[in-house]
Amino acid sequence: MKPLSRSYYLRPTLQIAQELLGKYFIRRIGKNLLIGKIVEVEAYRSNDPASHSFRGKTNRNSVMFCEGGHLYVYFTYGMHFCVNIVTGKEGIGEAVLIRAVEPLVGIEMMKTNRYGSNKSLNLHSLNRKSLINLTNGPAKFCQAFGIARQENGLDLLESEISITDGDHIPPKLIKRSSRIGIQQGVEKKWRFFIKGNPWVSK
DNA sequence: ACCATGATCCGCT
DNA sequence: GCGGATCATGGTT
Repeated sequence: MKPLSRSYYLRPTLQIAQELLGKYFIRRIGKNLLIGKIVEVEAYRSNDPASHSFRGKTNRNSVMFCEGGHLYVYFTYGMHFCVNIVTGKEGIGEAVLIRAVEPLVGIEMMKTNRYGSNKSLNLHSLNRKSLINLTNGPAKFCQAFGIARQENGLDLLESEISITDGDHIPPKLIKRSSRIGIQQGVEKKWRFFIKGNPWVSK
């Protein structure tokens, strides 16, 4: 499968956010492969008080102002990373936060990344609850896919991380709501998710 | 002081 | 099993 093209990421952010649902987020680590189906996202736009880009470019958010198709990874709450797909032309400062994926390939490595290599713990994590807990939140997804500071600024068109076409999601299954965990911009319904998918965060 | 979170604890069905 | 409160932990403004 070929990575989505540059022009894909240069379209309106709200449109990209919805269309990313069902796409495959792919990471190669050596000869290992991790694949997750995107099931929940949020759009963050310029002139959007909830967006990291709202107060202009800083050292932390500078990648958000790159050309669309790059990864913006940020550190939050003293211990977590979250990852966004930068959208739009260079200098705009918009992005789509990946909030949850459904794990498809590389589940053993995701378990190790989330729960460690302790064998008894991994056996315990075979149950359904632990499978869902792998990637049903933005920081959980990052941990499962080993995404941290090093991945900030990676280009989805020429790095070990890419996004490809995936499953077609019937429009009836795409729902929207307010974004999670913000204080400003609550009135904007810019969270999009696949209705009924077990990996959508609560 | 705040923060685009997650894990755990506690009281209740 | 649940839902709500609390805490862990450090970078940013």
